[in-house]
Formats: sequence, C-alpha cells, structure tokens
Amino acid sequence: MNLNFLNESQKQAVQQVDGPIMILAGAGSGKTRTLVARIQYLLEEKNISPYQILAVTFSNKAAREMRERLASSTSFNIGTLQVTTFHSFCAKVLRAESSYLGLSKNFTIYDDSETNSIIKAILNKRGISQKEISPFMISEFIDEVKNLGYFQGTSNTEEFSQFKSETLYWDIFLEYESELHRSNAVDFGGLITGVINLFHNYPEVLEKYQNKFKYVLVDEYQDTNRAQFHLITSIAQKLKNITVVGDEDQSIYSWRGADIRNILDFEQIYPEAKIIKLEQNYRSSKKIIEAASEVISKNFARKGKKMWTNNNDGNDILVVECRDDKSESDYIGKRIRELVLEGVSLKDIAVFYRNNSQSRMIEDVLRKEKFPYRVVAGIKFYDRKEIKDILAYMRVVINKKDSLALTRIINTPARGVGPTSLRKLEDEAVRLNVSLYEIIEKISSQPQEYKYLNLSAKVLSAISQLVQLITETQLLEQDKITPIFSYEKLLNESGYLDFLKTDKSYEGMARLENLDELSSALKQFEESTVEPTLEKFLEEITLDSNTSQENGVVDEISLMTVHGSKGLEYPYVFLIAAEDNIFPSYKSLESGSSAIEEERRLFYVAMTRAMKELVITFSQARMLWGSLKFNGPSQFIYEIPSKYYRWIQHQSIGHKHSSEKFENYDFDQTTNSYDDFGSEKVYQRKVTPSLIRSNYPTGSKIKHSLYGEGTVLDSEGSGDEEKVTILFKDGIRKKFMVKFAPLQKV
DNA sequence: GTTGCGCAGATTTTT
DNA sequence: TCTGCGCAAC
Repeated sequence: MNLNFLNESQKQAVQQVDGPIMILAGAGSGKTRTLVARIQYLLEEKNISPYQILAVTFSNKAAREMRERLASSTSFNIGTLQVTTFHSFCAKVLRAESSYLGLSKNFTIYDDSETNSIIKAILNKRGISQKEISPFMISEFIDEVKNLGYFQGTSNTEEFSQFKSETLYWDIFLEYESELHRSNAVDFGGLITGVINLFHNYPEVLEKYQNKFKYVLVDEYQDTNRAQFHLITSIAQKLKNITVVGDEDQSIYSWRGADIRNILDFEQIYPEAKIIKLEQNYRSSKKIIEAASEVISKNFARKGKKMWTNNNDGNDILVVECRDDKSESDYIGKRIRELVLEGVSLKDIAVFYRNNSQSRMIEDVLRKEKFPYRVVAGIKFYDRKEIKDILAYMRVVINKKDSLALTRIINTPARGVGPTSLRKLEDEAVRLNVSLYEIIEKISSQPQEYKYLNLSAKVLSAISQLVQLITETQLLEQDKITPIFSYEKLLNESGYLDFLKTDKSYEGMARLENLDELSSALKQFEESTVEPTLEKFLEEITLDSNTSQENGVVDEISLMTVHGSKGLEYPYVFLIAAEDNIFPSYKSLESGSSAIEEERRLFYVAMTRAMKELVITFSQARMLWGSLKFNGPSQFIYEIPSKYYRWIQHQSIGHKHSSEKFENYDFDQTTNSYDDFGSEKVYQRKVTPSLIRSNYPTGSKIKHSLYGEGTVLDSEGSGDEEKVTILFKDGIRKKFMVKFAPLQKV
C-alpha cells in the first residue's frame, strides 16, 4: 500500500499497528484521511479481517463519511466492518444479548422528549409540582449519572455515593429506570450503560467481544464521556490495540458529558501508549492558522499542539465593527454580494453564530438579496408532532410494552378515550401488574369480564378496533411484509390521515407534507436496507435524526451554529455577533474560567473552519431580551494579535473599541448613513439618536458614593431607562438605575 | 379539546 | 421583548 500521500506523522499513525495509540489531530490536519488509511493498512498489509475491526465515532455523519471513504479506497468488502456510532453499536450489542439483561430484543429507544414525558409522569404521580423540581433538572441528573457510567449491577456503586445522597433525585432516578424497564425501553445513555452492565456482570460475553474485535478505533475522542471510555477500554482490555483520535482544543461538548479526563488519563492507563501529534494544517491560510493558534494558546487545559501550515499567508482576517445588528447583517449581505461578483460560489460561504436566534437577521438579509441559503440543524424533523404520532403507532406494533407510545396514540385521533377512561385502564394495569396494552387486549377480547370498570360502549369499541389494527400490523411485520405497507395501513385505518385531512389550515397542510416526507424516508430506507423492517426503521431514525440532506450539492450559503460547524470547512466564513455576553456567552462569563476555556475552544473551532477568508463581525448596540445592549467586542477578538486582522467599521459610531465610542460621540449628528463603504443603502432603522446613548458604557470606571469605585460590567437601556451592572473593588456586584444611583464617572 | 392567561426564562444539542 | 409552558376555564 502506497503511503506517499501522507506526511511523516500521519504515516506513523498508520503504521504503528499494535498497542495503545493516542493521535492528537489538530484542526484540518487530515485526521479522517489518516484514520481511513490506517484501517486500510490493517486490512491490506496486516491481513486483519474486516470483522475484527471496530471503529466508533460520535456522529452518524462522521461514521458515514468514514465508511464512504473506505469503500472508495479499498477493494475489501467492508460490509462486515463495524464503522458506527457508540449508540448504534451498543444498540446492536444489546439486541444481540438482550436476554442477559431482562430486555427483549425488540426494545424501544427513547429519545429526550420521551424521556421527559416519563419524568413528568413520575413527578406527577408523586404529587411534585414542576415548579418545585423541574423535569429538566431530573433529566440533567439522570444524564450525569449515566454519562459517568452508572449501571445497576453488583459494583461501581461507591463512585456514585454523592448522587445517592441526593435521595429524592436518586429515588426518582430509580423509579425512572424501572419504568423504562417495564416498557422494554432504553434511553440514549442507557444504551451505553446497558452494555457496560452486561460486560461487567457477564465476563464471558465481554470476552466474546474482546476476542472478536482485535482492533478498536475511536474518533472524536475528546467528545467521549466517561461511560463510553469504560466501554471501549473494556473491549480493548485484552489486546490493548486501541487507537483514539481527538483534539482537546476542539472539545466543545463538556456540557453533554464529554470528559477531558479521557484524554488526560489515557497515558496513565496505558503507560506504553504512543502519542502522535498531527500538527500540519492543510486547510487554512497561514494567517488564519496562526491567529487561531494564538487564541487557543490562552487555554490552560490542553496538552499543547503547535499547528503550522505550508499554505499561503492569505488575506487578513476582517474584524467588522457594526453599528447594530441591522447594520451587521447589512454588512454580511454586502460582502457576500461582493464575493459573488468575484465569482465565489455560494456553497463556499458559511455564516456561523453562537446562538440559533442569531440566524434570523441573516436569513432576512439573504432572503432580501435573493441568495439561496440553508439553515443547518434547526428543528428536527422527527420531533414534529404528526411524525411522532405515527411513529408511536409503529412503536406499539414493535413493542407492546411501550406504554408511553400507547398513551400517545390511544386517543389520537380522538376516539373517545379521554383522560378518565385512560386513568381507569392505567389503574387496572397497575392493579393486575400488566402493561397497558395487555389490559386493552384483555378487555377487547373479553369485555364482559371487565364490566366493573364501567367503560362506555364507545370506549370499548375504540380500544378493540385499536387492538385489532395493532395485531394485524404485527402479523405483517412478522411476515416481513414491507414497512411501507404497514405504515400506510396504520395511517389509514387508525383514522389519523382522515383526521389530518380535516384540518385545512396552513399548518394542517404542512403536516400532511411532513407525512409525505416520512413516507419517502421510509421508501429510501427500504431501498437501502437488506432486510427492511419497521423495527430497524425505528432504530435508524431515533439514532440518526439527520434527514439525509446532501451537503455541497446545491449551491447555497450555509448557516449554522458554531457547534454545528465542527468537522466542516468553508473557503469563506463569517462569524457573527462576536460580542461579550454572546460569545463567550453570559453564562460562561458568570461561571468561570473552565467555561470560558470551552467558549474559547468553540471560537477556535469557528476560526479554523475557514480556508481563505475569515470575517468576524460584532455590533456596538444590539436589541436583546427587550432592551438595547452594548456588549462590546468579544474578548477573544482581542486575543488575536492585531497583525493578523484588519479592523473595519461599518455604519458604526465612534471609533474602535466600543467601550470608548459612546462617550465622545455626538449622536445628534448621526442621522442617516454611516456606510464607510459607499453603499447606496440608507440606514433605516428607527433608533432615535438619544436612545442609543449610553452614559456608562461597558468597561468604564465609575464611583458610587456608597460602594466606592467600580467597573461597568453591563449596560442596558438608555436615557432615563438606563441600567448598569457594576462590579465594585471588593467584588460586590450591583445593578442600578442610572437615573437614581449616585454615580460619578471617574 | 381548545383557548387564554400568567409567568419564567432566554446557550450550545453529535446520540 | 418574545416564546413556551402549565394550568384553569370554556
């Protein structure tokens, strides 16, 4: 196998076959290329069979990409090669070994919203109002416990004593777990912990997998949580042929449980580990790479890599100071227009923002300019009500114990089984210790035996019709009739389709269209799957929410959050709203340095997506949460040495760093256009000049007659409405109405 | 079932 | 300022 297309460290990463290896791969360093070459090398040069290799990544997107690249670069049959996500790998193991854990192999996978319903139901049952304990807090708690790898087994309990001391939460957690178990369901975290549990309690099962997978590779290692770490290290324990690839500087999901210890501990667990750094960047211009390196070097929590590139210097980074959000989007529109005139295609342009809400103003301007664009992510297709409804039908067909799905559909569309009847059925199920479905099954086959429940004739006929529909569809599934047939049967005979058709509103039409889209997803699934079943379809869509939209085929501008941009690259990148309190977020500013470091990594990720041109914009004034905010430029902008950027002002007021600007500027003169680029566009937003004035801009020093000297942290509103947050010398933080507070400028 | 009021809260979201 | 929600009332 010819490895000449690789550089020296990449070659090393490919040829170092045995033993533990940690590859620290910087942004744009050819990580996937190396990983693919490594697998190819194992297959072609070391005669490893495809089924002996396990390659796990975090996202389906990454797994798909790796699979495709492998398929095109090797002649081996990679069908048996496991290139999957953690979650689908675990689902597969759990289905294969379900009997060990008292699950049946057709278990349902609950996503976050289903999980949330379970929690709400538990709180409700316990008479705890959601104001006392928010379901969100419980789900955070559960996530945390599972991310750390808790399982209900014989050991690993001491580690979790701090959680157990939260007795109420722990209690709810246990009830939640048994509720899931009763429903023959597993949540996302439970997929991982379930396998850990299995391996821990049944060493013979673990050994089977240890022998099977001679080589284990983990991609995006910086994003793994503790549970996933336990999982892969236990599989690799015997042969220790484990390769992890990651970049601590791109770790941006710690709030989802990603644990930096996984990188730091690796060498401790495997003292013999080889550490290989991929530091040459092939993606970006020199200026971009050097600037990004400077920014990330401010972090302490890192192993330290020094990125470099042979690429050209390239253009200066542009830092654009705008008057407000309106003029910021105006600038973006204008710059994109220029790029297009230069012949740049739209698919080479991306706009990144810290928060989803910031996409709107960009969308507005792009629509106005008639540039096609695509907002990546947004609302998940499968989260829509109508989709969830019909999927719930499918879930009941596959897994009768899925009572959550059953309660969802039992009266959807309305068939007269209201809350009272449902309550009766549920109570009866509890009394007889059977599932909800079993109850309605029993009642519909022998209604006279359940006369004491006093169910109306309407209810009786409704549930027996539902049971009949489910039973018939189950038979179809058993006979391996194509899923689309079952889907249409459910849709028609449940009355759901007719129900939707009665809704003539715009939303109603959209719902029907969404169902069409679902059915084409089903068709596509049938075509691409060897033995398509409803069961497989359900798993695929819960574990892969991606609605298979192609990337780079259509010529349109991409809009996404910075998080969403990870792993992608674009020649022209705009990073907007780069202001303190937004990026870094106000929450991270409140919570301290490790949170700021994560924001800095995020900023680094954003910068390193850009190949040729990076434009960072911010606004002096921005409408946020009901009042005008003067946030000032992101502190990260100041971490870029000025030799790498050109500072531009667009319709802006005053000069440079906005903390100074509002003081010395005569706003009454600033009526219309401040376009220093000579655009014909006239500044239109009606902000009366007096409204924009801030007497105490962020960063300015003041003196308070009671508290002494301090610094303005935040300023909102203006004129008589102006409020400022001040941090005093002794660390006290206070908020004042400027109108009343005894403040003095220093 | 649907409407409407009041109130909190308002990052990021690979699975 | 805007939205999403839980809950109460029709």
